[in-house]
Amino acid sequence: MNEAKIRATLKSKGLSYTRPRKEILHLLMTRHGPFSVDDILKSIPDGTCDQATVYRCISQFLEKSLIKEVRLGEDFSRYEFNNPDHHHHHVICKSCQKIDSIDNCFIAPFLNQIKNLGYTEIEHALEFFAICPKCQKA
Amino acid sequence: MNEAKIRATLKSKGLSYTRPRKEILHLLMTRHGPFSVDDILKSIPDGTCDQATVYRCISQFLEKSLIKEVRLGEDFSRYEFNNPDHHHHHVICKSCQKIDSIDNCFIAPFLNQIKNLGYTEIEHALEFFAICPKCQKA
DNA sequence: TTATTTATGCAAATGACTTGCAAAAATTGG
DNA sequence: CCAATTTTTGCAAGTCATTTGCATAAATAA
Ligand SMILES: [Mn+2]
Ligand SMILES: [Mn+2]
Ligand SMILES: [Zn+2]
Ligand SMILES: [Zn+2]
Repeated sequence: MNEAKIRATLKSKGLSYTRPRKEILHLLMTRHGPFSVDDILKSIPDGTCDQATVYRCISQFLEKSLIKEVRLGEDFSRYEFNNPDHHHHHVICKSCQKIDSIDNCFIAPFLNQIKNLGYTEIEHALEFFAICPKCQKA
Repeated sequence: MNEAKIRATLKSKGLSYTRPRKEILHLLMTRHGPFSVDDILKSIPDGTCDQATVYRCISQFLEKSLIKEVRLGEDFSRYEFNNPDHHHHHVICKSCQKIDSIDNCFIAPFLNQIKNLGYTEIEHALEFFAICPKCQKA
């Protein structure tokens, strides 16, 4: 992921190119999330970014739909890059907290039902909680 | 919902019958949720129950699986009575926050996929966010 | 470059939720 | 029922993720 790509992504959303935005978006565009604010802070060199700035960048990225919020039953939020071509869900291990992706979404039957109730602009949040193979042996 | 039923429910989980537990469980067993801690506090006469007590009762009810936690993208949790014969999900209106129930669950195809990955004890959280018919007109 | 707008860092505030502790209520064993 | 013991409650203070005010720094416009 080069600087030009990140710069272009920010520009396409009308956001100026600043060091914190570059660092945060770089993490989210190059590594597999979802990441907590703490993950993000620790990933930035020299700790040279304030947590207030991270929260403010996240809000802006969410408003612009650059990222999605993911809640996994923890007492904090996680965030991941929003790739419209890669709608997916997550399983988190109830024992070791390892997160896996579920790439197929079989939500259509629900959508039909909800559309029939007259709802529009339907979005969904779906997460799974289970015991992973490694934790079953231990 | 009579006192005897509530008393029996608490007893079946090894919980003693106290005024706060009675009041909170009564609300959860008789009215359609999910309820926030604030909803619960306001529903109790005379405001005669401390929020710390409500949180402690909720923790115990969750441990005993008497209730389920529901997260609807708000900055607080909601809770509803756990009726194993009535597994269901919710739609919350993104505009007026009205909550509707979705009584059919079509989650099986996901479960197959997750089982194939070696996971066991699989649980799921699924919520929908949409615009309700009333808000579409307004 | 200089002026103007926008973003950042720091510290303090917010708000949901938790915890310590003494008093009140519930349970236990006569 | 009572007196002793255990559990629960109310209140106040604490915790922790997230937000906000404000002065400075960085980015953009002229
Ligand atoms: Mn993901
Ligand atoms: Mn419900
Ligand atoms: Zn989906
Ligand atoms: Zn379901």
